Amino acid sequence: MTPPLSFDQRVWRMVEQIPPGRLATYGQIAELIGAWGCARQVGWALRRLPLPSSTPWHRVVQASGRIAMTPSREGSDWIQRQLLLAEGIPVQADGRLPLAQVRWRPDASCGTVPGDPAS
DNA sequence: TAGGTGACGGACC
DNA sequence: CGGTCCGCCACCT
Repeated sequence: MTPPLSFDQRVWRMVEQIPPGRLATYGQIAELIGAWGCARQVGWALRRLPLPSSTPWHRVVQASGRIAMTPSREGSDWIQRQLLLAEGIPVQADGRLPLAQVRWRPDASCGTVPGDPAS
């Protein structure tokens, strides 16, 4: 039997599914692992992620389309900004992201679709 | 043990 | 579009 995954592990596993150049929100991740309304807990799970990490934690942003900027992150927010820029995701001076254009859709993983706005 | 805090989000103004 | 408030719930005094 497979041992039950902890909340943190479920979050990290889901985040690893986000393809390069795409973004997901904290609330979206929470919903995908069956923890509707627990967006804050997703934030804590990513906070506990040891850095550097192969998990693309930088692809998780706020539903408002911004990078969560707070002194308590001690710079990881600025690292996130740089990693996103390196992936080709434009980050405006005010921190705004084109979330609507690069939003990750878990169900869109069945190959390329003609007319896909992300292609 | 109780109360404040926060890598959120949505409602309201 | 931005500022505030409140519900949410694990963490940390």
